[in-house]
Amino acid sequence: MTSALRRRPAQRRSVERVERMLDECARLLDEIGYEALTTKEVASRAGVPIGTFYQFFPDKQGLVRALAVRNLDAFLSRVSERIAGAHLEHWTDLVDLAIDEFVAMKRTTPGFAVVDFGEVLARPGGPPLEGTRRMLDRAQDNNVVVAERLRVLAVGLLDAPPGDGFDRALLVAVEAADAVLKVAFRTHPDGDPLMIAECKLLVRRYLAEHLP
Amino acid sequence: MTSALRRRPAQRRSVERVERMLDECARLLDEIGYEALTTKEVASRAGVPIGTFYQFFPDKQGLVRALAVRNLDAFLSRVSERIAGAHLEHWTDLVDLAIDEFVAMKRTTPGFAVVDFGEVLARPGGPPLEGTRRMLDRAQDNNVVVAERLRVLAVGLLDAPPGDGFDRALLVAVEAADAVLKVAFRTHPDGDPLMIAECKLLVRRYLAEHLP
DNA sequence: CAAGTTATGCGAGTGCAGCTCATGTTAATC
DNA sequence: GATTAACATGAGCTGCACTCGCATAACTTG
Repeated sequence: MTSALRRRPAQRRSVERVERMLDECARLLDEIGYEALTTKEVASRAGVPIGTFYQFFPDKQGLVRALAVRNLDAFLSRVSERIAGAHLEHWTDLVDLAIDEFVAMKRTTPGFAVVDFGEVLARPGGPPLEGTRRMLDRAQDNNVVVAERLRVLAVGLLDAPPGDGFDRALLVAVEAADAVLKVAFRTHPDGDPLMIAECKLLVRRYLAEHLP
Repeated sequence: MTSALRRRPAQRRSVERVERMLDECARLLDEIGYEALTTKEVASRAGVPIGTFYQFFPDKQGLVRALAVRNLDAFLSRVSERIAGAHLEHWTDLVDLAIDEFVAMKRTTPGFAVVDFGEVLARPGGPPLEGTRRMLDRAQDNNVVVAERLRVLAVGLLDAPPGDGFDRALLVAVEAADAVLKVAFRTHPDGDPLMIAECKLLVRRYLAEHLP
């Protein structure tokens, strides 16, 4: 995975600065959205001069991409924790678990509602966005990466038939779930419960074709 | 529906100009994508001064929104024609028909691969886009409008139980299908046939819960 | 048809955001 | 302490979306 950073922060202060910039980026995304977010504002809020901003981030996208990477790592480690904690009766429990964690982060993690894993969410009525499909990995679409890492996570737990068919099915499920959850959160700030339920139903019904 | 146009072209020349601008917009979208598209370039290619461009379109978004509206109208009238021509045995035939027409337009209609009904497609590796969720109707998400108009089209043909439940199901189906088809066309220029097949399966499996 | 009135056409210019780069400053090495 | 390398900085450059005041054309009226 190509790093989203131009230069890796070596000293303590630099590491803190990069973290602060990501935090401020997340807050600003919640406040004003991606389009209105300016690199100058992120830098100034983090107490970092604009020139230094560009020492670490190649451009505005790189900033958001770095945030997306942080979000995906946080999501996967939270899902892992949940899996360790709960005991899964059926593969459908895993689907519910992942969707529930995603919903939880949408509600609580700053900036997650806007960027999650890189698909920058458009502001209703706002101007258009581009190039957010390959935030996590410049060589592959976001959800391909997400699906792959979920597959690795799940492969030991459920006796899925390995192969292209299942990989494709997982990708389809991730894409579809992502789309429906976006609607759920556009309609309702905490995510329309009916839509979240439909999302789970959609994924279960579909994956039932590929899993026992 | 709020018009995407600032001023409705009255005279013949103006109508032609607006059409030309939309055509050039579509071509440029295919060539360089939304982000790189400049209003100056659209205007100059259409042989229209930039000031006149802004007489008709409120902004860059308005231009693309107008194209999205044109696309949706074209899509729906083509679907209507197909329905009139074919005879539908089962509601699943209607699903296939709509998806097939969508795929056909993705392949042939200029600009459709990028904007379809307003969800501007990101260029892989390109910069982000925002605010394309409400292109068709400023008050509602694109796919709500698409779902609604598809519902009107379908309601006479299949004995669907009218009500919020079915409306929501249709919206979920449209969102999910849209997302999966986007993947299909990102992977493969003409749309990965396996993905298109999976899309049909996804929608059928899900809607089977709500239809006989 | 001429004068007046409204609508439309026009492009140089403005503001602003992303991003750069020459110069100043600190740390590392000898 | 001197030399060199790495890092920090913000004024300024570039390029795009969009405006605004004047020019031109099209209607209306006496």
